[in-house]
Amino acid sequence: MCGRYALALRPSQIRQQFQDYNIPVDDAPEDEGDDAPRQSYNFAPGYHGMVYRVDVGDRGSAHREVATTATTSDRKELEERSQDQEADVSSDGLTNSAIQEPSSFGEDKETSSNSRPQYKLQSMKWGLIPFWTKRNPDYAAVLKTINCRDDSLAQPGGMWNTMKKGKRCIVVVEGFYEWLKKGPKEKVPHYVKRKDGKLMLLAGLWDCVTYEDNGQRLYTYTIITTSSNEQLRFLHDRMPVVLEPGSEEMKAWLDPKRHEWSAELQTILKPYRGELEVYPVSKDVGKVGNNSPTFVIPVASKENKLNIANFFQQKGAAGKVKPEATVKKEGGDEEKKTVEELQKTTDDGGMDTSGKGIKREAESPSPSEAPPTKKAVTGSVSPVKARLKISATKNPVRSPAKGKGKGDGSQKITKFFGNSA
DNA sequence: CCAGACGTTGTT
DNA sequence: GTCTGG
DNA sequence: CCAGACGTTGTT
DNA sequence: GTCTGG
Repeated sequence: MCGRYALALRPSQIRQQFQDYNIPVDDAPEDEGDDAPRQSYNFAPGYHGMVYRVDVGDRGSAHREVATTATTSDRKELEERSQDQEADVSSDGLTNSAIQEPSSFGEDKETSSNSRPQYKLQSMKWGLIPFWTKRNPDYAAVLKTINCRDDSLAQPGGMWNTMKKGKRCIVVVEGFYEWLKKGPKEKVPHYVKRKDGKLMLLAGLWDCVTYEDNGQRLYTYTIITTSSNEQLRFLHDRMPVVLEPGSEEMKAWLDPKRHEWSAELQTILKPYRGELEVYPVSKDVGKVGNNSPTFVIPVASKENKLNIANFFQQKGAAGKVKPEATVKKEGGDEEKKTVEELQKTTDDGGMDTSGKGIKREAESPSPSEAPPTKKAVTGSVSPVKARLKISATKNPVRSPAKGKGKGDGSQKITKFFGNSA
């Protein structure tokens, strides 16, 4: 599946890639700033990553987003959906109205920028938290939503029900890691990326939650998994759903008009058919917090420390490293220390590629909120088991008559992406 | 009616 | 939020 | 996802 | 083993 990946590019670089693929980007985070995603060769759950999705814009003015072919029922549903917490955060008041600069991206040979949806890159936190969640959930609970199985979307109801209809997205990665189990103890990390070198665009879902005690919006996402393709079967039985940049499938996946789950959408969630590159990498990627461009470099076999040492020597940062220190020995302790030294040296020396990958998340939503961690308790009381749970609103509302029926809304839309199906 | 789950992977 | 179980 | 911690009493 | 942190 997908529990760790690489995303070292800056937002502006990602945006450029999208434009190279002829994929429109109407908005994106700044390279520096609070809403910038983390850049890391060792990107882990809980980090803020890069998500691409339709930008619904503010509520109430949904009309302007409706394509000319839209029916009145489409219009109605658009407005219904717009109450789902989806006000634009990126708008500091200026946004709305006329800011649609159609200039920046690819060929806007058409003046169609008024009739197509707006798309944006956005920083969100990995590990989906549904909008109805009341309090900051348990860490373990969040871990269980870093992925979403394709077959669980095929079933009606469930946790994903609202998101699969209206909050589909693309998760942008350069490649992902998978640990091959060679024994009960030994795991060898492998890196998986596209052979053609393009960004890997993963099918995902997103949501936005506001906890009771804190008015902040928190955007989160999950990555959809499916069966592995033939190429990855030796590694693992699951893999993320990889979409072709600019393809009709990608367009359909993001299409806001498709506001019901359908066989077509389900069909998109299939094992990747294209060519991948798969190879073992440094075991150091296993330790979260380590971050090095060497993590995406192939490693000869089990002895990967040597490659790392070579890399650092290239950078001129590891002059003091003795060659023999990198040789694998029985004393695991000693060699670990050596690697730490290596990496520490690099951090100080400033490796341009890692850049702000060292940046830490500023997670505290508000200074007033107590940390969710366990508190020290006096006396002989056993450790607190204050399990923070996701609790739903228990709300005495009668179930509204479901606005059911109606067509699939599979209207034809004006073209945006370069077609490459 | 209310209370509680709602999720994934991997290992057994 | 929606659905299930009691 | 993996790696790493997992504890107490008493004194300052 | 279970839980936390990244």
